[in-house]
Amino acid sequence: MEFARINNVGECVRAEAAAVRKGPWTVEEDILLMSYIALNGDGGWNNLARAAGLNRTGKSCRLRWLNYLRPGIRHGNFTPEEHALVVELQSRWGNRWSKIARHLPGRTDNEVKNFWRTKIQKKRKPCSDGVTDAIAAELATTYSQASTSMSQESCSTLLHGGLISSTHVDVAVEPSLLYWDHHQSFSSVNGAGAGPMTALPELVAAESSDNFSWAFEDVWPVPLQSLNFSF
DNA sequence: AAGGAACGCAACCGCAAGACG
DNA sequence: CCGTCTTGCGGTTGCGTTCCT
Repeated sequence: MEFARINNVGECVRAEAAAVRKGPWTVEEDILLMSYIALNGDGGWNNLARAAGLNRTGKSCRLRWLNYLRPGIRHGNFTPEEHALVVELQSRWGNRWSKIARHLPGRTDNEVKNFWRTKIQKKRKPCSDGVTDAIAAELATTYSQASTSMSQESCSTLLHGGLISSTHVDVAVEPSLLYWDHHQSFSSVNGAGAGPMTALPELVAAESSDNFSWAFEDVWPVPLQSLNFSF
């Protein structure tokens, strides 16, 4: 992709309409946004939208970048480990999606939120004492099929601690939580496959610093120079 | 095969908090 | 302080796809 062509696309987009575009992003818009950010970095989204030649709001550009185009974003099915972690952290923190997403490298708050609503929430229903709800059963099945470093017994403990209660929501959770090892997860982002889960004392430390984050280099899967772009 | 229902997900909206002049 | 702008978050919507009858 020649940068000159990108500029032409930008001109086309600019000329297209005075009104700010809404709705699904086109490939050309994605390329414009990615190219601009690769050269200039992100932030200052309103200016960025104008400077990149995108007829979009800064807000829209930010969302598109963070939820879809950003390097290291993982799409596709959630692993059993991620499934368990979402269930666990949601039961602990409630709908703090961005906070939960920070503990699932490569996943966005939007994706976690959608996953919860479509795969988990709708399957949960108020249950009487001692009755396993549908999601607990499903998760147990999922774990029985997965090769993880955790035991089935641990999984069962997690399920019962996090999902089964007389009130069905906001229950106390099993203290020996499962948690991603940050560094192993990062390596999986870079192509080494899903990292194992670990039973963590470290969760306490991780939880106490919600703002743990990773460097750009950690999640950018390929060096920029190796991309088939010529700027 | 057709069409209605259910599902999944990208994107939008509104609000709150923080930054800045 | 106060007003404005930007950013980030959670809730919601719209629409394409898949499933079911």
